[in-house]
Amino acid sequence: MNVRMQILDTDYVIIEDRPVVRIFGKDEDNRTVCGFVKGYFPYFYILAKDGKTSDVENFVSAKPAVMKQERVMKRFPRGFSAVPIEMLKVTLRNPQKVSELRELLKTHPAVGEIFEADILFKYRFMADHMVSGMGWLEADGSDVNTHTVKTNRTFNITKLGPFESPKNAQMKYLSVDIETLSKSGALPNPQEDEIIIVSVAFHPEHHNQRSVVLTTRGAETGSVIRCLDETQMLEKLRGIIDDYDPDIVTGFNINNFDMPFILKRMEILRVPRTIGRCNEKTAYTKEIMKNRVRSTIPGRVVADSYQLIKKNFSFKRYGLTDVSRILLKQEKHDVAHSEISKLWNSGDREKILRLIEYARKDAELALDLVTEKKLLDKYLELSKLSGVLLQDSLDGGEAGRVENILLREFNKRNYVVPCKPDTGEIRKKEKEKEDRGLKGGFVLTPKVGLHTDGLVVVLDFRSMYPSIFRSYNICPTTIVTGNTDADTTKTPAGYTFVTKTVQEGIIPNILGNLLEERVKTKRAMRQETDEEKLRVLDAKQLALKLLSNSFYGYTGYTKAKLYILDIANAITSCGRYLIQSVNQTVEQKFGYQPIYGDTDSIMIKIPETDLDKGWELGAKIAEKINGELSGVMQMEFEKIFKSFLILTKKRYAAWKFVKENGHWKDRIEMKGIETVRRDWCELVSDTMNRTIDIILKKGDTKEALNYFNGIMKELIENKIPIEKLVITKNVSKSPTSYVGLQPHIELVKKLQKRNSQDAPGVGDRVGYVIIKGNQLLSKRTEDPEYVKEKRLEIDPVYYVENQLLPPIERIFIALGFTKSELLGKGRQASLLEMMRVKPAQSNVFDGFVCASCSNVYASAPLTGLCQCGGRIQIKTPTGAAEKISIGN
DNA sequence: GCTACTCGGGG
DNA sequence: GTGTACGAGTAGC
Repeated sequence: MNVRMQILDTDYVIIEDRPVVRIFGKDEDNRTVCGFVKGYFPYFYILAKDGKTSDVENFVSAKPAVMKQERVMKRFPRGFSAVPIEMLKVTLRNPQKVSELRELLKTHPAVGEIFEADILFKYRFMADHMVSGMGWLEADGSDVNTHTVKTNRTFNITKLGPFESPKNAQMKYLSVDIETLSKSGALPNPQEDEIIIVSVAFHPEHHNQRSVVLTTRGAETGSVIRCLDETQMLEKLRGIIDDYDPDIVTGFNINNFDMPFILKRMEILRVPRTIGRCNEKTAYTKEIMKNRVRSTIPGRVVADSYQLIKKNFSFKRYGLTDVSRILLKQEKHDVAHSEISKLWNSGDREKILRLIEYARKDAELALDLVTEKKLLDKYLELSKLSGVLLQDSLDGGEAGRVENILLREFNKRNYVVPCKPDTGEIRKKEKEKEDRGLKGGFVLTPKVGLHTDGLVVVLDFRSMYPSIFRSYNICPTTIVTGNTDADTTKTPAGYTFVTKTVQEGIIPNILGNLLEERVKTKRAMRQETDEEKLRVLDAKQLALKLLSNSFYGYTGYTKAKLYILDIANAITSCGRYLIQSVNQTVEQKFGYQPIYGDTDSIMIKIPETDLDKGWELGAKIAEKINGELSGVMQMEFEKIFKSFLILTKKRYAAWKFVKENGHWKDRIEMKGIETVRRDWCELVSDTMNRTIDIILKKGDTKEALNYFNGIMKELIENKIPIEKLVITKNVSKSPTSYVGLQPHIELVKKLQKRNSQDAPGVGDRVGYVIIKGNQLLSKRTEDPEYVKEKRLEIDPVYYVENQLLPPIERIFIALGFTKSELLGKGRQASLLEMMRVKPAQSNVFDGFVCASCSNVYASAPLTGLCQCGGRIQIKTPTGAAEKISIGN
């Protein structure tokens, strides 16, 4: 019998003291399949110290877990060597015994080094059979009946190998969301708090339904299932999961909340936790480091939409409310969590229904995020390319993917791969890294300010670090540390590698393939019109780029199996050399000035204002440079800046122009200038964006200054909508346990006095504004709604000094303005006058000073107190400190 | 300017 | 499950 399937998950079980590998996946007809493979065993390699192989052999042969040992010729992975050396290959009966034997061997005096003794059994298996996570396999085998797994088909595999197919089996997604009540008032705890509602959403639909809600209260309807109690509800949940049989289980923050909560409740209520495709192995969650949980459901993939969004989008906040609004243009139902218990205990059908629909919507949103935003596409491609399972693509980092590729490619060439360093070794490597250092890219000192006289041509090295690997044949297997007769090349910084003709490096070879594949993929994209296929191709080229860029970082990562500082340093030093020689070429051959550049890019100012002519000139410069570059190094010319505002290294804004099929497209490009920050109110972002826009597009700094002064004026005249002034902060602990005065906490206390019911609690976000008054700043926080209602006045001084000024100042300073020019001294009503420091006198503001210890502050601490506990006063140039009273 | 510590999401 | 494992942002020197 012949089977083709796409691999979703793999694991192994021990049957009759022997491992059986299980491969879960879907076949070409979209049926779920599980294939079993017997007769495959774990193994690893030992390099004995000089001539002591037989000592190791004697030690190993006495171990009952050992099935077989043999002397083999393998190539050592670090440093160039022309020939393989003798190693001991040890095969064990049981994967679980490997780590034990490995640790034993580590302390044995005859053992030099151990290789490949920390590779997960499933990955050892997959590598040896050349199959990948989300890749297709083709297998011979025969059907078998078993009650151990739940898949449509089960069979014993006798032979298997990779199968090339661009298709993807259709995935079934299920998302879960639970509602709970908290007895303590803090976050619910599964030990004591029960689940009241479980909502589940499906994609595609399940029995013509998009979602169902399980509840222990309220009326049963078509898509609301009324349960007797929590136990029955969880049993039903298990039934629904089994019945729908999803490939992907998702939910919003499911890894850190819903999944562990559900599984704990199942355990307490003795509901079987076999919600995977195996009848024996249960789902479990494991805490990996503080606040990081990983969920495992055998045969399925858990994809947390919160984690995916956090990794792939840059937002100010990542709550389901904000994320759904931005990404889906959908609104979450509005139920404050303090309201949940009220609705639940109201005994009112309508109110309970509101809660039920709220829960339903949450599950649907979590699902829509994954399916509509296609969050899994990139990870699917990363799995296919690197070989790791989809689950590990989602949870794991770059190192795991790189290592999986390295294992396969090293083994292919008869090399062995080292084990991961243990904590002691990692510490040693960290120390080495600290002592010897890893220097990064070269950053050209910028010509600070606004550039509008002429165009700025921007050139980038194409895949700089991967290209350096290839151009200099840089690899752990080609680096030469001592003497050698072989042909070598020296990098500009003096690192030596054998030439490609002696032996091609493995990493350069991998990168060559990845980059070539990316070129092919991009080419295919240009011809593709089908949107679905285009999306897959785009995900693939993105994955290829991500992967090829991971190798440099990997070699400098102290926890890597192949951490080699010399290689990381060889790469960056080449990069610095190359970019600087390009700078020279530009200056010497063209007489133009590079005004800025970072690592792999340079920005050249040309005396030309016409875009088309600038484009021609840019192309000419690029051509000249590329003519002088060797190896596979190449620079790309893709964009022109019509204006360029650079504040410091790594902080700039530019009016970018790119030519897209004959037409110019423009955009503001910003690097390192944050316009959004969680502790800034919206007014700051708006003002910054507008200011930068005026500067770049009009080239008129005076107008920008006028604009800023206008905003200040509006602020003083109380004309700014209060929504734009709200600052939000988190209540991280009980308000009573804060030692100092915190503005947002003071507001919480106020709100508690007014209405203890609706006051924010621990974990809530509090939005506040600062109002005028004689009290300390932190006492002048107020609820925006209350301010509107009572028509209170906001404090303009605070907003200028603490919100607007710090970021805006940086921009104007770079343009050559002084702080007093900024504040409109000598023009209209100066801000300083508005402050009216008591007693009214012409007092120049010069910061703040502590009355006790004389510590000086640029802005007053919000607590109103110095670190030493002393009172803060206004500092004047005469040295006389006025008693603080900002904003009367 | 740097490094050390915190906190995110969820009810 | 042969698995030790985040990352931005902010406070604190």
